Amino acid sequence: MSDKVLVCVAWPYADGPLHLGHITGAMLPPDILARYMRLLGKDVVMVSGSDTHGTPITVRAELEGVKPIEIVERYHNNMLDSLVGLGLAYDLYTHTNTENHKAVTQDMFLTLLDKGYIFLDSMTQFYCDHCQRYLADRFVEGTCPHCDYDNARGDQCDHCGRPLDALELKLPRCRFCGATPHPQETEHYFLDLTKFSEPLHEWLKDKPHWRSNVLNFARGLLESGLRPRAITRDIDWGVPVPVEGFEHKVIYVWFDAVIGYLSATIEWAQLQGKEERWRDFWQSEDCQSYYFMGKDNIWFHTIIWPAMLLGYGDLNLPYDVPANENLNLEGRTFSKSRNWAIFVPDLLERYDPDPVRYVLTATMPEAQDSDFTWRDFVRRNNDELVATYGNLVHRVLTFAYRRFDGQVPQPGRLEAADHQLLDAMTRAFVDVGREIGACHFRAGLSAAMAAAAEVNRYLDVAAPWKTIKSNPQAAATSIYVALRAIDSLKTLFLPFLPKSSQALHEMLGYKGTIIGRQWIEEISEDGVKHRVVRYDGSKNVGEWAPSHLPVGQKLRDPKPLFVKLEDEVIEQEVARLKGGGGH
RNA sequence: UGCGGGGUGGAGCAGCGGCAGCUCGUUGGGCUCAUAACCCAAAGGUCCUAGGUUCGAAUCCUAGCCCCGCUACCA
Repeated sequence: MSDKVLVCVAWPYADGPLHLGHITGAMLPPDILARYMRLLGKDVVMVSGSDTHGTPITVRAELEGVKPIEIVERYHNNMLDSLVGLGLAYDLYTHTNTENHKAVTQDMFLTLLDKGYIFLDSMTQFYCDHCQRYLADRFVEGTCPHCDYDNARGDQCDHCGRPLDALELKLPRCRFCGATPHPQETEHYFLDLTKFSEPLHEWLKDKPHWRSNVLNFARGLLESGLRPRAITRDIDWGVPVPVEGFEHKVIYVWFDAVIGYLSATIEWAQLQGKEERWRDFWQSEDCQSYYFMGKDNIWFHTIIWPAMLLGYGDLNLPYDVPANENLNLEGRTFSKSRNWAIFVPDLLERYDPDPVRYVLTATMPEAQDSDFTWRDFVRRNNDELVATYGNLVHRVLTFAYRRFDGQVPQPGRLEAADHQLLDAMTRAFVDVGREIGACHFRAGLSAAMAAAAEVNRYLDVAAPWKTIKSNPQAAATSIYVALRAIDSLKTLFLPFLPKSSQALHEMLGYKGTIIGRQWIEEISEDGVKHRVVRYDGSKNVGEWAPSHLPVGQKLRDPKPLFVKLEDEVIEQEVARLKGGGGH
C-alpha cells in the first residue's frame, strides 16, 4: 500500500444548505477513510470545496435580485459550519471562485487546447431575446414532439419520459419569461473525448478493487462510444475562457469543478508553506487517490476527469472511485425544490454529530439505494449505538471509577478468557481496517460493533460485580481487561464516531487529541478574502493499534457517550418534514 | 429507447456453485455493574416467477414481472 493518500470529495453545489444525501453519499465515506488512513500513519490529504459557478446560481441570483456572489457566499459559509459540525476533517475545503482555482483551470484548458484535445465548433441553441441569454435545454419548455404533452422540458419530457433535444420542441418558450426563443448559432469549445476512448479502456481493464456498479457503468459508457462534449457556456458567472475573443464565455462548471481536486491540493500546499507539496499527491507513484461521490457523478469521475488528466499528462489517475447509490428519505427521493430533505444545520440543532454519522454509515447506500427514516434513526441510535457500545463504555467506566478509586486497577494474572478478549480486540483492528481500506464502511462499522458485543459477553461471564465481593483481585483483572478493550474500541470507532472517541479518550484519563483540530479560516488571496475549512492532525496521538492503557492511570468522571431518544422524536421529526420544516 | 443497480425470515441487509447468515424486532430464560441497558436460547424463509445447466443453484444460463437511478446542455 502507498504511503500517501489523496482523498477527493465531490464538490457540493452552493445553491442550498447540505442535506443528508450529500453527507451519506459523498462526504462521510471519505472522512471515515481519511481518518483511518491517518491512524495508520499515512500521509493523507483530503480536499474539496463548494462548486460556486454555473447557471442555477445565476438564475437564483436573478430571482432574488442579488449578485451570484451573494448566493455563493451565503451557502458556502453555511456549508463550512455544517462540515465542522459533523466533524468532517477536510485538510482543505475551499471553493471554485478563487484566483488560484481560476489559474489552475485556465492552465488545464490551455494545455488541453495546445495538445489538440479541445477544439472549437459551432452549435445551435435557443436564445431568448427578452432575457438576453442562451437557454440550456432544461430552461426551454414546449410541446413534446413525441406525445404532444404541452409542458415538456427541453432535456426530457416528463410525460412520456423520452430524452429530448430542445430544438425538437414544438412551440418552445423560455422558462424564465415565457417568450419564444429563437435558434441561434454560437461557438463553443469541445473536449474531444473520442481521443481518450482507447486509453480509458486500457485504464479500466485492471480495476478489480472497484465497486462493480461503478466499473460496469464506466465500461458501459465507453462501449456505447464517447462523443466530444461542449465545455464552455454563454454565461458570465464562472471561469472565463482564456482565449482572445472568448472572454465573455465561461468554462462549464463540471469541467471546472473536477479541476478543483487539483487546485485545492495546490492551495493546501501553499497554506502549508510548502508550495511543491501538491506534487507528492499528484505526481508521485507512491500515492493513491480516492474519489467519493453519488452515482450521478460517476460519469464525470470515471470518464471526463481521467480523460482530462490523461490529456494534461504527468498527473495521477484515480486509484478508486467508490461512488455510492442514492439515499432516499422516508421512501421518497430527496428533493430540495420540493422541500423533501433533512438539512444539516437544522439537524445539528437537535442531535449530536456521532449518532447521525452512525446511522448514516449503517445505512450507507454502498451497493444499492437505501432509505433514511426517522423510525430507523431512533431505533439504531437506541438499540444499537446506545445499547451495545454506549452502555458498554458506561458500565465499565462507572464500575472502575466507583470501585477502583477512579483509576486503572492493577490486574492479577491474566486467565484464558482475558487473553481471548484481548486477542479478539487485536483481530478487530485487522477486520475493521480491512473493511475500511476496501471502502466497505458498513461492514467496517458492523465489525467494530461486533467487537463491542464481544466485550459485553466477556463481562457477563467475568461478572466483576460478583467477584468483587468474593475475589477482588479477579474483579480488578476483569476491569483492567475491559478498560483496555474499550480503549481499543475508542480507536476502532474513531473513523466513524470521532467526537465520542475523543470523549472516551479523555474519560480514560489520556491527554491530547486523537482526532485533530478543525477550524474555519479567512484567507487573503492578493487582498481578496475567502473562507475555508482547514484541519491539523499533526498533534494526533492516536494510532491504529490495540490499547496500551497504563495501570494506575487516573480516570475522569464518566458521562454517557450517547443519549437515548424518545419515541416521540419519530412523530415530531416526520411532522416537521411534512410541514416543510428544516428550511 | 439504451444502460447500470436491485428484488433473500416481520423490518433492514450479507452471501453469488456445496448443510440459508447478520443486525433489529418477537418469544422464553439468565444477570442486576450499566442509559429497562447486557448475556443465552428459541420461533420465524416457496432466497420475485417460469424454464434450463449441474451430482448439487439464492448463487450460472434463458425468458418474464416488479422497484430505483442514469441516458452525455442541472450539478
